[in-house]
Amino acid sequence: MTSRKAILDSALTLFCARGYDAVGVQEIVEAAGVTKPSLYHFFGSKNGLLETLISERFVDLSRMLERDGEYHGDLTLTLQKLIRGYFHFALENRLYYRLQLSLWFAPPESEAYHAVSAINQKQQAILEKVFLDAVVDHGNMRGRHKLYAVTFLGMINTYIMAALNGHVELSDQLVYQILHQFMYGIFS
Amino acid sequence: MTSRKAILDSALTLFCARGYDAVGVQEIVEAAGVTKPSLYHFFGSKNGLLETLISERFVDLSRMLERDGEYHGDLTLTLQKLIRGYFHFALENRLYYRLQLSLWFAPPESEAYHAVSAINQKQQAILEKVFLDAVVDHGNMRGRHKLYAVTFLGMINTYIMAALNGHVELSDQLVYQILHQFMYGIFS
DNA sequence: CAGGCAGTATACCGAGCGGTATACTGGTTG
DNA sequence: CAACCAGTATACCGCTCGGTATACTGCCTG
Repeated sequence: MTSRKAILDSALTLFCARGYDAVGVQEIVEAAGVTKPSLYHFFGSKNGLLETLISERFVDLSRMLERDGEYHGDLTLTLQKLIRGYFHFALENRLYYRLQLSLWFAPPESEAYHAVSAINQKQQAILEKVFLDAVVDHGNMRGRHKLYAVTFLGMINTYIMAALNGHVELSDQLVYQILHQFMYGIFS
Repeated sequence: MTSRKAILDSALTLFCARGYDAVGVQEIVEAAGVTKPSLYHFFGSKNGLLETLISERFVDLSRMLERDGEYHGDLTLTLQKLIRGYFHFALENRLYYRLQLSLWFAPPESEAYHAVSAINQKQQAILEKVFLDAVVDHGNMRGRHKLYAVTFLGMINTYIMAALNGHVELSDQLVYQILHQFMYGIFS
C-alpha cells in the first residue's frame, strides 16, 4: 500500500471516530506508519487532506447520481434508482458515508464545512434537476423542487443512518417504502 | 446580564458557527466580556460548558416531549402534537437547534458526542414509548418501534433544517404533510 | 556517470490550546 | 469589625497543535 493511500485510510478512520478538529496530524501519520512531511507532500495541509479525502471518494457517488438521476418521464422509476444507488454506495463505503453524515450539518464557518459544501451542492443540484424536469408531467410539484431535493436526501440519509446503527436493513422492501412514503408526501 | 449567561450565549453562538473543537476558551470569554477563571468557576471545563449548554436548553424540549408524547389511543393526534412541539421549539431556539442538529451524527468518540448522547437517548426513549404504546391498537407496527422513532425524528429534523436554511416555512400545513407522509410509511 | 526529482526522516518552530495559582474585590453573615 | 465566600482579574503553566527547514535516499532520465 502506498503512503498516500495509507494516510487517506488512517484519516478516514480517525475523522470518522473522533471528528476532523479533534484529530491531530501527528496521530494520522503515526497510524499510517509515515511521518508528517509525507502528508504535507501529498496534501499540502490538513485541510487539503480532508478535501482530497471527501472529493476523491465522492466521484463514485457522483457517477451514480449522474447515471441514475436522469428523468425520462417516470419519476417513480428515477427516484427508485436513486434510493437504490444511495443504499448501495453507503454500504460499499460505510466509513466514508458515516463521515459524510457527520458533516451533513457542519457549522457553516468550520473548515470541515468548506470541504463538504461542494459535494453537498452537487448532490442538491442533481436532485433538484430531477424534480424540476418532472414538473412537466406533474404540474402540482411546480416551485417546490428545492424542498423536494432537500427532503428526499434527508429521508434517505435518515434511513441510512438507522441502518449504519443497526436499526434496520437496507433491503429492497425499504427502497419501496421510502419511495412510496416520499411520493405520498408530494401528492398529498 | 450575568457572566454565567453571557458565557453560555457566546459559547452557543460560536459553537454554532464554527463547531465545538474549533472554538477556543479564550475566544468564548472575550466574546462574553469576562475572563477564563469565571468560565472555569461556573462550568469546570470546556466540556462542562458544552454539557451545561446542551442539557440546560434541553429541559424545555424535554418538557414538551413528556407533555405531548403521551399516547391515549390516537396515534395521529399524538404525532401531530409532537411535530408541532418540535417546530415550535426549533423556532423559539433556532441557534440551539442548529447546534443540536450539527451534533446529531457527531463522531461517537468525540467529546461533543458525549454531551449530546444523553439527550438523544432521552428523545429516542420517549418516542419509542409512543410507538410501543400504540402497538396495542396497531398490531402491524409490532417490533419496529425503534425504527419508527429514529425515522420520525429524522423526518422532523430534515424539515426543520430545511426551514432553518430558508427552503420552507414550518407551517400548520407542513405539520399535516409530515404527519400523513410518516403514517403512510408505516401502513404501506 | 551526472543531474534532477519524488519521497521520506529528523528535528525544530511559533502559536495557541485547556487549565490554574494567586490575589483581590465586594457583599453577606456571625 | 472579622470571617467568609462567590466571583473576578493577572499572569502563568506544560503541552500539543499545524506546519517547515534541511538533508538524505533511491529511482528515472540524460
